[in-house]
Amino acid sequence: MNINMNIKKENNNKEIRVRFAPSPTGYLHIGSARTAFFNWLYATKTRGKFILRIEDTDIARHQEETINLILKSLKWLGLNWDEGPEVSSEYGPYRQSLRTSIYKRYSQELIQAKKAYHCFCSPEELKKKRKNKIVEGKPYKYDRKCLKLSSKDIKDNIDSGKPYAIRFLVPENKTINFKDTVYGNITVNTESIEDFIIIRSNGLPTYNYSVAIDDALMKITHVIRGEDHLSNTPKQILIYNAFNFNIPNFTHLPMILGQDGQKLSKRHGSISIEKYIEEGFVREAILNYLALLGWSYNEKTTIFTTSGLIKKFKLSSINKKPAKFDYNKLLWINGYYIRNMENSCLKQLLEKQLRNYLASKNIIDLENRIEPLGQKIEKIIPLIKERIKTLKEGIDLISPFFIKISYSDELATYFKNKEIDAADILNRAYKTLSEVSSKFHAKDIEKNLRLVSERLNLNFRKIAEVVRIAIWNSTISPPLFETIEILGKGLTLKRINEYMGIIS
RNA sequence: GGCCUGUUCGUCUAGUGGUUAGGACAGUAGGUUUUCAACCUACCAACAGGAGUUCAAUUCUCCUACAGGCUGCCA
Repeated sequence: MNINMNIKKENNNKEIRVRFAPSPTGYLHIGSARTAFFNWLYATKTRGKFILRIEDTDIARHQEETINLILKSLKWLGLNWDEGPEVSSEYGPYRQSLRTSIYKRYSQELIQAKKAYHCFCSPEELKKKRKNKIVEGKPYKYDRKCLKLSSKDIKDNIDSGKPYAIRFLVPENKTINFKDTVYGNITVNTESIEDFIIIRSNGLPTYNYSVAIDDALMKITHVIRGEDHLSNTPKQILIYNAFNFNIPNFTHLPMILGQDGQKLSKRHGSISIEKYIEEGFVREAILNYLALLGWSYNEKTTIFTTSGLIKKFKLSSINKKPAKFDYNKLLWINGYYIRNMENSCLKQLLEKQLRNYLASKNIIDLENRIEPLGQKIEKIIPLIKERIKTLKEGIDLISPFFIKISYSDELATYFKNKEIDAADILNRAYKTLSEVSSKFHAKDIEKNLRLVSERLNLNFRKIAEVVRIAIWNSTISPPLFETIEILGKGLTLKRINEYMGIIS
């Protein structure tokens, strides 16, 4: 016999309400960000409501500070919520720790209806029983010891102050059916579900219970969450049914795994959104990449603006296979966005990144004292826009414009065993560059430097190499002539002079 | 152990009962080039295995293998 399997059809007249429900045990990571994003996309697309709920019922693992971290990351991603912390509404509060009386009230109702019961078994006792079964190779299920207690026993126990949890009484041998948007029809027999605890002995609810109560009370119409919750769904449906709540639509998203196919964790490198912000990834690139993990539009398109995603996104085109996180592809997408970004926009981002960088390194004494940072960055952008994949890479590439250089040992001796007379080249470069008019245009700089190459009958490559190291303290730089122009005559000559001093 | 789920190039994916199985990232080679990129061209590379249904299966069914999830007074 089927338990009341009223899977709701999408109802067009009814407002769609989705939620993202993180537990504050850490920063917002890639996987949760994708879940949040898909919820947000669906809500935005359907002009529904995106609700944020904090599931902080585990006092042991809960970390208050991480709530703010999560909110901050969500805001940075632009995933603003219609209801939740900081945005109150009739369905609040949106922190489960503030809803304990609600959970308690509903659990009392269940007890009264004999759909739940007190359990006085101690965690230690249960642990022992479980262990024994596993050793025997048998499946473990709570033996319903406390279900057999008489009402007098229960009363006595409670009166004597014995701690108790509340267990849900799982109906016997019933089939639970539900349709998941991604995984299709799922059928589970209640025999494989034990009488799970809904209220802990500390009075706080457990996940499978509170999530069902809240989703129902908050009138959530579509539950979109990670695949790790697929096997929890039957338990939640049991709760819905016990109260005759409407069952929402379920969409489980395939997991995001690390490159080694294991669950994403710290050992896979940066997994928090915050880390990616630090590394200079841009909002739209991250969202674009996240969208591609478990979802696709067609065989050709990989680049989507956020507004394009809102138009094209469909729950039904989400696929089942867990996806491995590919840092390289994210990097490529980020580079793509940087290359195609408005210069003014890139300027703002780079300036912010640069200021953070300078502050973090405690650098006050800049090479560039006259020109405002922003103005200089504006000039630099065309030189680097096509050669960086992250903002951080950008800063690395252009820092010698701002920061005094001190030649590394490696570069100080770079030409020692090479057949080039670096000193001679620099001498000539110095001379010819000092002759360039005070306007110091890249074109003139190029002309004069090429002249050196001709005079010495040397490949221009060599000339460029020597000059580059002298002015940039690196074998890599933005295009040389323009770089020299922006650096300015004074600094260029000063650095060439300095480097000559070092190698001679 | 029990229950649930998944498996197309290295990675993300498209796709169909009959296709040279498509694209993107990465990789390789070449072009361009003052470095690094970007850009252009080409190349490499996949239907987990076995049975069944069928004229025909990567596509449908079953089994196996492998992987993941749940089985907590975690979420």
